Amino acid sequence: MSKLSKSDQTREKILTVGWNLFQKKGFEQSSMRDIAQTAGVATGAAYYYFKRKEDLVLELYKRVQAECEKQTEQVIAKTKSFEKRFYDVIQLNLKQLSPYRKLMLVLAENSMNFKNSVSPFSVENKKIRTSAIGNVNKIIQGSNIKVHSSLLNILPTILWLYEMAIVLLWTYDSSTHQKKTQQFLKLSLKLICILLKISLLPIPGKKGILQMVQSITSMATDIIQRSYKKP
Amino acid sequence: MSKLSKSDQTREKILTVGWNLFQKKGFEQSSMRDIAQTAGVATGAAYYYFKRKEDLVLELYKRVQAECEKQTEQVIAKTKSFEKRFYDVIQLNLKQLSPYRKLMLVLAENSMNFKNSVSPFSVENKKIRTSAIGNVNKIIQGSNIKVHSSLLNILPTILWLYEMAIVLLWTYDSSTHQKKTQQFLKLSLKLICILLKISLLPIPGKKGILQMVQSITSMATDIIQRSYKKP
DNA sequence: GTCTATAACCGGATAGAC
DNA sequence: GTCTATCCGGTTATAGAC
Repeated sequence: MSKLSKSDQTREKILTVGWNLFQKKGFEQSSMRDIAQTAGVATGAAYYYFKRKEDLVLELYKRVQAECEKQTEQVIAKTKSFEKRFYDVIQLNLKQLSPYRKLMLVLAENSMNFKNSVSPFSVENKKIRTSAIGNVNKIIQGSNIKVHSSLLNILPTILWLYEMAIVLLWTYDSSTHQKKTQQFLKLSLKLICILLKISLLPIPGKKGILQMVQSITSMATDIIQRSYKKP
Repeated sequence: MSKLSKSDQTREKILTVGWNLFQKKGFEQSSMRDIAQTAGVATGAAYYYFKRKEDLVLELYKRVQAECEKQTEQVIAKTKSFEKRFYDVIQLNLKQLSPYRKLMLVLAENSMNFKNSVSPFSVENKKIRTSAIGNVNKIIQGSNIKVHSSLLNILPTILWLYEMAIVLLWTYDSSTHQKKTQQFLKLSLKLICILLKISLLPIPGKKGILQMVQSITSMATDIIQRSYKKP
């Protein structure tokens, strides 16, 4: 059962060959002609399945993210501690991506180019993004987290942005097993949780800080939402 | 006096024509053939002066930054307040860049691609970077700033990274006169100054936070230093 | 309609003649 | 220093095969 159709077989062949070449020679250095030829099809065929070279990478990212979200359920079931949940989910994400860390550089390098479909913040990735933010929301729901009311709405977005920052940092991190990112993750996540707790206490200047957090979050979502295709 | 040589005239011609076209039609949409033809030279001639299309943008960025640093002296002379000094220097930077904000998008979009010469973090920009960090150091020297000793060495780098973040945010900011960035700048700079003051006080968890700041700064400089050319 | 193959287009970049 | 001719690779158009 679940034999792949000939079409799907070709598609998969192109994908795996592409990923392989990208990993081996780098993204820019692998031409579509190369990929098609190695996969035993014509250039046109490769373009029939994937409109742009970048879509080969995008497909990989999509699959990994889908797999990640499936496994989130189990992480949530284990504990009510928000810090533990979020930490485990981020680790899950990194683990799933780890075989392709070098390839993820393509996403990272183009991350700030929202017009480029391969950026995690592009329109093409909107679905993944919405889903990922929903995922963070699931982590929050039913956890022990308590925050200032003004943060409630934007919290999933903020935390997702933080998660993305960690993933991008990890992508560039050349220390063995990315231990520097691991260290930073532990320290920074703890700090975030402390700050969220503090957000409930009366503190001088609290208003200004909350205002700042809101303004930067709104700018970030603005910019991302505005992300448009190449003209 | 100071008549430009014929060679320099051609160079300048290509530059201005390029900048014009970029502003009018966008960077990707303006081909080198276009630029060369409009400037009245052959494609090869344009490439004789600028190895890559991106170098046309880079040259603009270099010139603006050089002009900025010249004017820093005057800002420093006006006050000893670190907050005021740094604020004014950032404003100076934004003002100088403002005629080319759209063009600066090319830098911003490629900022995370350190292999791309147009990224503010590329090897090609190392000189500008070192100089800019030195500039921040000048602002610190003789100001009223006081910070925890463990931050002293890395402070110029941290603050320069913050400055870059503001410039990049500003580049994307489509609110009128980039007032959203302006608002965020005021709030965040004030917060930074407060945090620097606090860094001198005994506070629970201070060690962890300082450690975190150091670890992320060292990662950032690592990654940037490692920035290499396209293979 | 689903897929494949070939040729062509476009633009960044280079080589080498003058 | 300037030009022409050329390469190279992403992408598209097109013509057909199944």
